[in-house]
Amino acid sequence: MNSLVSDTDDAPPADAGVAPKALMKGRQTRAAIVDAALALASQIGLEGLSIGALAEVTGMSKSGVFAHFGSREELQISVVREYHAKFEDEVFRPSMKAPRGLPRLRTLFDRWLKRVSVEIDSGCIYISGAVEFDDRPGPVRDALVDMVNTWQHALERAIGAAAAEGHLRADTDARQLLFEIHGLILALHHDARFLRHAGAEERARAGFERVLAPWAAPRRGD
Amino acid sequence: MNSLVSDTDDAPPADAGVAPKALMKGRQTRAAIVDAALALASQIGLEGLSIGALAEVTGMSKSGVFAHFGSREELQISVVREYHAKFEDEVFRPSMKAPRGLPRLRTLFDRWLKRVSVEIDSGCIYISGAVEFDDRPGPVRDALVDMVNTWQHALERAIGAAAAEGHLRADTDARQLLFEIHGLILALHHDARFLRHAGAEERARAGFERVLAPWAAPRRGD
DNA sequence: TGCAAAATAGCACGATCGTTCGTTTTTTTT
DNA sequence: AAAAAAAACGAACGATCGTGCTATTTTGCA
Repeated sequence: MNSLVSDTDDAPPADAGVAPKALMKGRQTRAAIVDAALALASQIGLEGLSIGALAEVTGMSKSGVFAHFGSREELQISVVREYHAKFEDEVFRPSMKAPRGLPRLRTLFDRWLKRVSVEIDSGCIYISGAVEFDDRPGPVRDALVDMVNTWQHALERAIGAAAAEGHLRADTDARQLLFEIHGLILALHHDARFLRHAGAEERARAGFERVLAPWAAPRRGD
Repeated sequence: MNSLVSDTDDAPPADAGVAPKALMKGRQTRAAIVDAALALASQIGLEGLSIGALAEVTGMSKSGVFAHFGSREELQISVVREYHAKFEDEVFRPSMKAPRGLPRLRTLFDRWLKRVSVEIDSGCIYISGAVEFDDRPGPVRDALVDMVNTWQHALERAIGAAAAEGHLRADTDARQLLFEIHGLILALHHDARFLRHAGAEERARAGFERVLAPWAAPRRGD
């Protein structure tokens, strides 16, 4: 259970008990490789990742790259983990500074939306990975499912909090609302990245208000 | 402009002026190959299609398979066209028998939904293709965009018709409603195929009613 | 039944894939 | 500065990829 709140340990076996005095060279080149791999996977997908291409990009030898992971699968999983960490840093964690309840939910959606549409260079691994691995069992799929679930649970909690705060109806169906919000993000990803429609971002925002409306807390004073 | 109403000609150069008396053997084996390719691509994606695997499945030689298409790209495009034809037959065309307006729109959504979720063996090429080719220019992407656009335009017309019939508000924003409906289908695809959540289909149906509600025609008698 | 054409097979090519292994270089520790 | 450990390299492997050739088989028509 990777909690989206405790930091992920992105490291090889590494008994981790003894922290090496200075961080070893290996770690930082490994990080550089994962960075390049994430950029590459964002464009051509996790399945499109090739160690050869990665070696060329990083200026290393194939075997040099390979040695850091031991298998292609482990490389893919490392990329998924790296994306998860970035997602945490850029979407989840900053949103926690917004006031609990609806404002925080709005912030989460807003940052999520920007991650999917604006940052063209870094297409969402969660979305592309879900399609690539929906019929491909294995550890990579498992890692993906795990992290998507973590993210969805975080959102569900945020929705529940908005209801608890009285910003949404008390009987709000959090999973249903989450389903519809998720749909907006997916439609945005589709229209912006694939169809290259302008204005998809605005449609997603408008949709957000619309799917929120049925659950709006009954007006009491205003 | 492949109109989703005129039949698509899925054939090689074939001057087509002279129709062969009996349909040549080539066509039907070609059709068999495309069928197998569609099934294969539905599981591992259009990029995962390999001529070797296809040869094994059909019991032919690699070159025998290859000769029917001349290139892998042409094979992929043929698969996209085949899916388009099937989609027409199973989703679009039967829905045209429903009464024009909201009933027809409901039928379209219902059949679309079933195509995406129920028929597990045949995952939606439009959805997986969109993700695979969003950053991969070329003829395959062009064909995909073309056919997704065709389908979306058909849906947009159906929404417009529902408004014209007075089933929806006259000022219905068809593209916005389409965006939200599309999102429901994508969320369904994600939850049912990737996360393997039960009840996703029901969530999509509930969502459909919800996104429709804001555009419901103002009650006049009831 | 024979002939032309179409369909399929067989084989080989260059490229790239993930992976293994032994060597060499670089880094860290003593 | 020497010794030990970690990191990176280079070459090769078997497999598979798409594709091009030339036979061989199968088909459709006279």
